[in-house]
Amino acid sequence: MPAAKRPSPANHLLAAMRPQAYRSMAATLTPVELVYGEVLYEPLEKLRFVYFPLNCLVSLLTSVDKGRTLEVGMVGNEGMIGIPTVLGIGISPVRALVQGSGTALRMTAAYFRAEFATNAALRRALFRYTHLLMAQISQTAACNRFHNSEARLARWLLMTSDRLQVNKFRLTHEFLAHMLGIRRVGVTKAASHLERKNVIDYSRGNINILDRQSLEATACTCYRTIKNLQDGTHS
Amino acid sequence: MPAAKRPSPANHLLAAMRPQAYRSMAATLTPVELVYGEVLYEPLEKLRFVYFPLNCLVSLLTSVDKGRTLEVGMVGNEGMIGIPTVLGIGISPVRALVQGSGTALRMTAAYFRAEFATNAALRRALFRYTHLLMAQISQTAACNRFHNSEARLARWLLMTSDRLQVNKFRLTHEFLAHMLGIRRVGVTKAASHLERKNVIDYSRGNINILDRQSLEATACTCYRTIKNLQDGTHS
DNA sequence: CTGCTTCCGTACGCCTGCGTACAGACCGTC
DNA sequence: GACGGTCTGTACGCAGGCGTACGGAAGCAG
Repeated sequence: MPAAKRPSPANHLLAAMRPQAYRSMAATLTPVELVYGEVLYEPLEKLRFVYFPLNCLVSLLTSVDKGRTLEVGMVGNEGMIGIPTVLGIGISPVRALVQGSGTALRMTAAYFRAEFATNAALRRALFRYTHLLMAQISQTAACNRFHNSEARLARWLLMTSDRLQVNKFRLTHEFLAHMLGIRRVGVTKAASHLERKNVIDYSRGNINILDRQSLEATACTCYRTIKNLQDGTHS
Repeated sequence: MPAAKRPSPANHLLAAMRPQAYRSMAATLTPVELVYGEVLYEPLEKLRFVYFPLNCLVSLLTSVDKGRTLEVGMVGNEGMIGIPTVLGIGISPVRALVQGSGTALRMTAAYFRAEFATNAALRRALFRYTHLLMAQISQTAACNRFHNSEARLARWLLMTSDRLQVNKFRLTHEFLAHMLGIRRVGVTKAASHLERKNVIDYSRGNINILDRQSLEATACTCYRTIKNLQDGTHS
């Protein structure tokens, strides 16, 4: 029984659907392995698939003046990649980059549109998620304006850890720099500081969160703010 | 004949509808005068009305750590205030602040939901606008991270001027500081510099754009990027 | 074991923006 | 036409981040 056929998969949006409704769309869902560094969408490119992450993690990036990039949103198994499709739009304004390897369920945009048109539960779940994503993007925007590198790095590591549900993962300083919109050297400085405090352990792309509490203390309140949004502390 | 009853009003979303479809909803639209400084929504507050600006301008603001605020989106007569309602959500994650006085057509959230459910043209227009707003928020986020005060001030003035369709408007340095997420003094410095170059004229809350071309040259490319989004250079 | 590539640590001068403080300039009001 | 409030200009030291450059350490391939 392939992953796509199981009812109530690890993806929250799909899990919220009734088993029979899910089974009808499961036939059009294909499990795919996404790997660190893979690009799912380029900005302004036609959007061929939508993706429901199961245990992988995808970043939404905006760039200016070619070269400088900034993560505006993070999508794990609580969401879907391809929100423009929900709104009847065929292109993505942002780059979608796989940040944590893992599995996702993939569907063609055409199938998705058909399913979306007839499946009310799916619509409700996705509209709600679209709202959450907008809120997340807005909050991240303010965070990136006001908080310093170390606080933002801490927030980012916590958000990643939450979504991958592990304390160890792979990513380089260079990669993190593109997420946070700072220099590679800036990441090194912030990470070294956290390492000296024994909050994290870092070596050649392998990061390990040692002391989650201290990390939360270092992070700005944006971490909690965003988490509360997702957890539905407010509707 | 009240403003709300005229077909094809100045608001682009409403103008895109067929006259007969618009007339049916016009009865539930009330013209209201919005004034500089007025707050339409507070974050997490229940959303009672939606607004279609005709010639006024509204900012969407995110705040962190109480006190520091940042504009994440700007809504003029090309859009609507109350996008969460489109997505079936009852609250706004951001503050909506009137930045340019003028008239808007107002509708209760309840009427809007009913109208939205039955009016396909309205849905299409608003989904499309929701997408544009997300793209705008994302681009603004990157701009606020990477570009300096003067470039951002220039961009902001241009965007405001475009939406109000005038070259003169009222706003203080203090107000601008909250939009751009910088200190009041930072605005004074940037504005003084533009004034010395005879690009703008500024005194006690009255701003006047003298040389639009120079202002565009000073602004970052984000101005054009966002403008192209709205103008539908890409769908 | 050697050499190459990737990744990380450190250093230097520079610039932008921050926090704070204070003074002048303009405006409405009494 | 004096007064109080609002708005704007300037100043100062400070911190964080930038651009750049270089050296070292770890891992991989032959």
